[in-house]
Amino acid sequence: MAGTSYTSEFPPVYVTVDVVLLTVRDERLQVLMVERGSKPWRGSLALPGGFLRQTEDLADGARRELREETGLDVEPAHLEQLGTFGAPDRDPRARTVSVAYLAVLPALPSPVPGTDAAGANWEPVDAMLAHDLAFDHHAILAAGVARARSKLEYTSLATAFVGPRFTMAELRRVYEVVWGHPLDPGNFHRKVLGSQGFVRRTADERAGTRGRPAATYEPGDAIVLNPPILQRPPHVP
Amino acid sequence: MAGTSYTSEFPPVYVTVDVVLLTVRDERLQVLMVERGSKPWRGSLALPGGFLRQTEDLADGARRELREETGLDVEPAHLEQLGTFGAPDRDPRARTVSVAYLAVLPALPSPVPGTDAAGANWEPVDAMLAHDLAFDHHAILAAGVARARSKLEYTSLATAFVGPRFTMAELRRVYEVVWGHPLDPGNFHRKVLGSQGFVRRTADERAGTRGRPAATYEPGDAIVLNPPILQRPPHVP
DNA sequence: CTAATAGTGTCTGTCAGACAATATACC
DNA sequence: GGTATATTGTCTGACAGACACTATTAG
Repeated sequence: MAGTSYTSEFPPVYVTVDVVLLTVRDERLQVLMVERGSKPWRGSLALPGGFLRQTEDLADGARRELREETGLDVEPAHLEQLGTFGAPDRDPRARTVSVAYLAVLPALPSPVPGTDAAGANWEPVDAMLAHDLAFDHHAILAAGVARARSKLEYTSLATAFVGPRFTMAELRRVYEVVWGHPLDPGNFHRKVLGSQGFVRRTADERAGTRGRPAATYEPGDAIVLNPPILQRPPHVP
Repeated sequence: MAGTSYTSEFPPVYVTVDVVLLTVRDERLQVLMVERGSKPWRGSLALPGGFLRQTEDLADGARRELREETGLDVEPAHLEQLGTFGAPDRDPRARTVSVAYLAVLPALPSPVPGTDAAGANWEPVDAMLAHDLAFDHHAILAAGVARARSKLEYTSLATAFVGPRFTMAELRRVYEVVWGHPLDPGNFHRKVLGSQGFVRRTADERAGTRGRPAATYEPGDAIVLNPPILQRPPHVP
């Protein structure tokens, strides 16, 4: 950005925004996918996304695309930039650079997105990663899942997967599903409470289907966890 | 990216690439800055960068700008994407989106970059962060420094700051300078050797100016450190 | 009561930092 | 020898996982 002038020697590039929207549904990590209706990769599954508008911020573009393409009008509980993908041949039609965002939502009880507009649907992440996706969306999705896995360790991202009130078991299930292995309920409980500002206890309890009723919690003020909830190799003595 | 067509309703956006090139010189973390010669922010310091070419990959653009603007023709020891900055008003001339990269080099003995072309110079990071910079380069630099600080913990990034052969003290000084506080030499030594594949011992030794000669090491195969070299609050018993 | 889930307590191994001790160079 | 730096060793506290134990509900 130092001393270069704007001339036609720099042909413009199309900037798009794509969103990896993750949630935990049915004990599985799922991602919102849309089916492409037009030419390249017609019929393939793709991440929701589209062209950046001239005067909108990148994150606003991500939120707008999510709204437009999925009929989903909830603000994601978490939205962060994931990375920018700009291989010269990633779109056969023109040079495009895609700014990818990672978004997280709790599993919504009623409105399954995509019932209205385009064919947007929740799909299991594992299946999508074993699948051919449009453009370089396989790499973008893989980056999103990797980011979510590692951010569970050292940030309070997990609370974005659950509702405003949650039990320890619900929070633990987020970790188990995203990491793909079970956690010790007792140790998890102790670690979460020991992590400064991660969760705050509420007054109510919630009777599950069976067993002792669980205390409920709400997200605390912490964004970075201290100490972190580390994903460790199991202890082999 | 699902089902939208390319029309003029999507005005093009200029895509630039900016680079935060860090090194450790004179016991300080320094960053390569160029002085702007043209209109907006003329005379201000800016990160090296420029327009993305039509057919080049993003990382290639970062390497090219580094070469062109600094007369530096060494391949950076480390280059990774930092993030994309695209606030609608970040450049008063036109809508630009900048893909920022973080690059790391060892302190080069002889060729001070910028002696030839533009006025490129190493500047202490602390001074730059207390300084007004062109565009949103203050935020980009801050992101780069934060990324470097945290990546020292869990990746082998530190080896990119030192030469192909280094002593434990040299490696330790990288951590001390980037983190801004001293480390215990003995504990550091033990932790680095205990981190699988971080460094590999070489046959030679190196006699410093004073004291017992130090063993030299070269970078190992590990990219992610296991266990990590954690930056911890000091122990208060 | 039994089963199931929530939550607490305890044991033990690992590993961090603090710091002492030893090794080996230059002066 | 004296000093400076490198390297190794030791002690102790924090904390993780493993797992036993208690608490409280539904059926």
